[in-house]
Amino acid sequence: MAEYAGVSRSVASRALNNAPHVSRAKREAVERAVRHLGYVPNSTARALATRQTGAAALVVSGEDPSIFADPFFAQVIVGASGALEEADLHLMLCLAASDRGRKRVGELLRSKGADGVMLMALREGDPLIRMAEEAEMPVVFGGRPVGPAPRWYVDVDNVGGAREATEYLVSRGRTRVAAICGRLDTEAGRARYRGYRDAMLAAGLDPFPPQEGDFTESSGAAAMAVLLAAHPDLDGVFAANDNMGAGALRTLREAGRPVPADIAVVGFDDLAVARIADPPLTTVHQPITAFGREMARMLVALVNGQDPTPLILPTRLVIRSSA
Amino acid sequence: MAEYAGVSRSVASRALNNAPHVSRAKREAVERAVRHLGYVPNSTARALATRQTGAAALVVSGEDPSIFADPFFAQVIVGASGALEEADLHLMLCLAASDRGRKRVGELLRSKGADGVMLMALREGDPLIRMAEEAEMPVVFGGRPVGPAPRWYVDVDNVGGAREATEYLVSRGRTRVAAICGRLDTEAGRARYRGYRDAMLAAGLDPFPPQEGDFTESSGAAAMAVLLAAHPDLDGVFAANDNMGAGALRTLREAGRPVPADIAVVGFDDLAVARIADPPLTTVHQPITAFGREMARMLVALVNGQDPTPLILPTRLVIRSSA
DNA sequence: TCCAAAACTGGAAGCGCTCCCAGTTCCCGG
DNA sequence: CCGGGAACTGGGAGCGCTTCCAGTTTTGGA
Repeated sequence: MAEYAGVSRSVASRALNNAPHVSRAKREAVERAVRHLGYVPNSTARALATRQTGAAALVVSGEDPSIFADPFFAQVIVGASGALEEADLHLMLCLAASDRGRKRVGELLRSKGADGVMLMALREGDPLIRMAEEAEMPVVFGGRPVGPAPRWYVDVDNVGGAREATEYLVSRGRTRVAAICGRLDTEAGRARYRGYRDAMLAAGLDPFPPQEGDFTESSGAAAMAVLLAAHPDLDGVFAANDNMGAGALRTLREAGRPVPADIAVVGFDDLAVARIADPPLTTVHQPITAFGREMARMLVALVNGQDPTPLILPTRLVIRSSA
Repeated sequence: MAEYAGVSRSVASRALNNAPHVSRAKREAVERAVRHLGYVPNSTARALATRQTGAAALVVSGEDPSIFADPFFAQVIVGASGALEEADLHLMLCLAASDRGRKRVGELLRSKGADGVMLMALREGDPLIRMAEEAEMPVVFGGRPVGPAPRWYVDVDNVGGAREATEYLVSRGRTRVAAICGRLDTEAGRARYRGYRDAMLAAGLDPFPPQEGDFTESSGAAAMAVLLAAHPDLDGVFAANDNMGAGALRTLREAGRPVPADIAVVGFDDLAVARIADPPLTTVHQPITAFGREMARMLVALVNGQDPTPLILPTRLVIRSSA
């Protein structure tokens, strides 16, 4: 390429990266050569020389890859992908479900296979947490893990959202409100239960003990069945996400308990399923795409040597007909 | 590292890649050094030397990134990710929505930024099709594009599935069956309409002209409204995917037309929405995770210098209560 | 016309790894 | 005890790009 343009490789390199110290003439010669030869610099070689891979990884943890089927992640990815595109970084996606998968993430971190990493869906004691700490690479957490908050993260106001949902239920006259909560080994699961609990206490009502699900529709249905059997006089349910809310709705329908007349239900997430559910689910909206976008932006800032501050995104109650 | 172990870099390299020509003693020395130093080879340097990046890209085309929010892709990714993990390849995800995005994919292809590429959701005349042809890199198509079939692809038996769905409707005594079809600038959209048409013709019934949607729930609802206005006597609808089927269901519910008593509906995909819909949607199941897996496996074969044959995955009718 | 400063140029040294190949060591049968 | 082949070893040349730096050319003011 350089020889075709009649310049040295140095000049060619500078011209390609439009760096200074290249005369207009040579710059054009290089440009012409590039066009003529269809030359595209080899990204690996460039990565080796610059010590930058030009890629950021998004890792989704979980003991089962199917966790990723939750449409939540798709939206996060849309946001993250957009922000990375702006910074001209590629997105590597790691579904760290198996031990093998986690090991590969560890190697990615240590072999400098990416310029930075976004970590999501960590459970308590997840080995990725330590790996992240040891990594010599920017790491931003999507959602705080259980335990001490990491240096950089983006999260959603889970406590506030859950509180608002519960307050709404209470404000509509519901007094026997149970909580179908998410996995309690995740911070989101715990925080949403806390929000529920706070609101109940503040209203002078007795919070129910956590009825744990795992964020899936079927677990929500099962949890609802348990609650119904134990407390036939329930008049409200706060589900820690929409999938479980939809499951609860299904159980209630099968049990012949009209919603919201008999029992009101509110979910969390505001995914498509909330709109499609029957009746449409009142739910706590969280800005999922923005979540992904901010996570990526924070990572980009870190990669560029800045020191961004953690971010907590607001939620907002969306009222439909289930409550 | 090599010097710590007291061997040459050649020997260290061979030991790390457990290649032959390394004595047991040195192999152990290297192993010890690795453990002691926590050494992990730099993946970029390795990539440069071996001319293999260790990554495969999955690109999802579309004019709008929100197409990716379709849970279909999440399942594809789960499958592909698993298969790539087996081959020890990383997954790069490219949402080629904007021109910028497409340009980046082009550069990825030409700069050897990946060992191979999987292409999905191509529309007629999509610039990525030509880019793929020109790429000096293995490319497998997920779903054939409109036009001549590419050399390597994985697809689903769209025609057969649509035919089966329509035949089922007909077999239940429905005679005025319309089709809400997907975008006709995609091969899946066309093929599913063809399958519907074939079945109608074979049954001696008049196929309806295509009522085009864009695979979204709202487009399905809109299409259903149009159909209902034009043909109040409809007694069956084949929707080219579940999202549109769910939309149709919504319109029918709002119009007070009982399903399936009055009008039967069948969808295509068998996503979660089909199960959650009210009534649950009879639909054509396609093995989406397998789709992703096979696509990735085909790519891996290609990367390894083999010459796999295109694959068409079977579909299967899942009968629920909407038809 | 002359000179210093500014602008440009290209040789060469990496980046961290793989792999060819010539040289060395080891092991055996003869 | 020797020769030959198998097994091992490490020097060195890349992989394709960036970047430092010493050297060369331009520029413009005196």
